[in-house]
Amino acid sequence: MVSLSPQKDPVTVTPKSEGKTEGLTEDLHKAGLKTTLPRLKVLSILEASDNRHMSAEDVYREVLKDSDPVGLATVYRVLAQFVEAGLVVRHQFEGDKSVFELNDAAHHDHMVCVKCGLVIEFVNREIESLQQQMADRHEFDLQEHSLTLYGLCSNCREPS
Amino acid sequence: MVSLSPQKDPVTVTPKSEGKTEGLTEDLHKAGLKTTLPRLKVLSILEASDNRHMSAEDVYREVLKDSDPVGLATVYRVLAQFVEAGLVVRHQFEGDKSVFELNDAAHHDHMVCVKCGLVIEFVNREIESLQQQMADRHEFDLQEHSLTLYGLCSNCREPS
DNA sequence: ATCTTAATAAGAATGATTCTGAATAATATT
DNA sequence: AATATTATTCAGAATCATTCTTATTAAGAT
Repeated sequence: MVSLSPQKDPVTVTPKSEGKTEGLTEDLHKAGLKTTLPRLKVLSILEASDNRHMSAEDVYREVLKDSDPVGLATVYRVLAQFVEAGLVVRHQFEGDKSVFELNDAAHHDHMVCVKCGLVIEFVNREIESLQQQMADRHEFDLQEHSLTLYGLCSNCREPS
Repeated sequence: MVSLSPQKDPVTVTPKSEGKTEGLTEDLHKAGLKTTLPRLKVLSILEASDNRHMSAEDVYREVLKDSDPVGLATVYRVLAQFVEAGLVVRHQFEGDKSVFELNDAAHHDHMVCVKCGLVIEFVNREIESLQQQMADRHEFDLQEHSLTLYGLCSNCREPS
């Protein structure tokens, strides 16, 4: 029988998120999820990323830097739980793997640079209203939508 | 040594496409693709599909009804060639597998019923123009876009 | 501190799609 | 019409992202 005494402080998560754990725990509780180390780690990684759109692989790579990493399958499961709980939004850009971002912000759409992968977020109230109009016209009960523009960002477009 | 004499008329493709093969061959040539049986079969299935949005699996199921079916891998490859040649457009709706449709029609966006899978096509010049505006505002060289509305079609929404 | 139940780990399994190498068919050439 | 040249297909293995399975472990309640 292998008996492990859990010597680690259950509040210490990753080196980069010192002090913020309280808020994270609260976020999890609000979402109806128990506080567990894997969840805290994934959530803090998402909060710490200014990239904002991370694939499961991306999150996994980050979590691997941890002294006690979390498995890829767990990352997938935790991300799915977060999406289910409304903490996180999942996007699937053209043929790419799924990416995840925190649901802090208001709804927005995306512009994706096909060269460098840069993601720009934007909101346009007018487009949203036109979408609703189109739905109404077809007696369609609109629940959500996905609008993504593909092209070249200002850095990647030819400086002609 | 198994020797097969190709007794079939290279113009006969599927039972359901009699007479249209001439046009199909022409379409292929215009697209810069040689005329082959697998290509004719896949193309005629797409044409016969009433403008539906078919997955590779769907096309494969159809082609299996043929006396001399084409392999799934070939269906995938042929579809990819068609997309490459601009004959066909590929869509990837929320978490679903890719679907393909002929590129006959003008550009349009989609409404997808999350219950029955019905796909409604629509065009809205105003939305497109607003998209271009958003791109311009971010100095983004807009190449293409994808707009999909998710919800319940008129048949599936609660008849309150 | 212990109990009950939910959550995790690890790897196997899955499903969609692509790749590989040998075989075959399509056009060009004779 | 027969043959050469080259593109295309076949069949199955391989791959990629993602999900599932089951034994093990940890969380929150008593």
